[in-house]
Amino acid sequence: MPRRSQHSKDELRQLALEAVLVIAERDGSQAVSARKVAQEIGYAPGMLYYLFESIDDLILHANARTLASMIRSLRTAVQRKSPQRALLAMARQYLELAQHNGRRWQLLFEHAMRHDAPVPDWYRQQTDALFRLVEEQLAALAPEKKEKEIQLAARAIWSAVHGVCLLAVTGKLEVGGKVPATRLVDSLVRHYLAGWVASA
Amino acid sequence: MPRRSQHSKDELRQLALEAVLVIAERDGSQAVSARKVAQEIGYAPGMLYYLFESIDDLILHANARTLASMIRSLRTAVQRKSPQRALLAMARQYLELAQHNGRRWQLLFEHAMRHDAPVPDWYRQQTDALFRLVEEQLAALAPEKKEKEIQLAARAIWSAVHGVCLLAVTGKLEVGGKVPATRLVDSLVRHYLAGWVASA
DNA sequence: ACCTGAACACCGTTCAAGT
DNA sequence: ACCTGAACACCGTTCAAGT
Repeated sequence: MPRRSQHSKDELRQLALEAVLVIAERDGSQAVSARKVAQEIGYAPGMLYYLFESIDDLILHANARTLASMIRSLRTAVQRKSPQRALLAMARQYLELAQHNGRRWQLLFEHAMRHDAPVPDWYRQQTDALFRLVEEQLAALAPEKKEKEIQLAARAIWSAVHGVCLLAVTGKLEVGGKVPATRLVDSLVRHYLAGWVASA
Repeated sequence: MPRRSQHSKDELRQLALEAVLVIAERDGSQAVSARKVAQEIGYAPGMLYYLFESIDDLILHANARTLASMIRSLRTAVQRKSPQRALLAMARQYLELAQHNGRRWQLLFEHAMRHDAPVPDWYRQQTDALFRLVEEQLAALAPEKKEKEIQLAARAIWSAVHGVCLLAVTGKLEVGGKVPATRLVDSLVRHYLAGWVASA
């Protein structure tokens, strides 16, 4: 019946995205649903399909925000440090984000695995921006390496850091000794870089 | 109304677990549901709650099977190889499993992230068995290292391998060049080990 | 003891209908 | 153009009731 139009389409979109993150942080990432998002912003569930293609599309856009703020955070971690120290700082900061913003982070990587559907291009460009930050430091660290080698190493090391953060946050790494996650990240970055730089 | 009792409780449990994996492989990991599992084995949905605590408990048990077969597969990959070659072979085999049994693997790691509930002990022991395989090889590689160091390195390297496999399988690593995932795994294991062994 | 069938409180998504 | 409300086809889970 109604026709509210209090907000523009884009304002509504922003409200919905905000609501996704609020719900994820408040009630857990599993609690995010189209119906709850709609309720949170005071609209009927069907309205969301006028803003987004699907609930997956909605969550993906919300995750893009999280990703963007993560990239900003990593960028500031670099500062004017040497390449090695910058990479170490980035990895630590990534872990810090994973541990501190746990639920937002969970929404990001949980959802990434849903469906076999390929990730849309606009989203891929965001993740590529993250790899580029790593590539920059690797190139500064080893200027003699070819671009291909830099790309490969950036993907190897960052996937590795991601894996450590993932298993650490989901509590799958503790054993009797309870190794602190930051030690794992440090060990990984330090030794991989040492081996990589030394290699022909 | 009925009381069938054609199968023992344990037989029924095995049937249900089998059904979970069949559905995951046939229809995708997202398609696994209590109702579908019940239908697959020809029972009413409610019956499953007489066998398992919840759908999560059911899937966790099915995943334990996948994990066990993965561990067996990694064990055979070791053979009589040198520690370095054994670790490389294990990592490659892990990637191979991830790529070949994609949907089973997806069910395993998707589900691992659901809920904040801690993973039960009987499941943790399974994952620990995997780390122990890695620790064995690291201990053989560097007998002078302390046990603590071995444990830390095993978790670091295996989380890293896991991360590479995860992002590779979910297609988040390709860029223009399309780096083959096995190169990433190789680079990671080789360089990390080189750096680790060389470190004091 | 073993299992059903119906019920409850949820989902995502579509779409005719109202302004 | 913008949004609702109801409907459809799904969920997980519980539990009285039947044998």
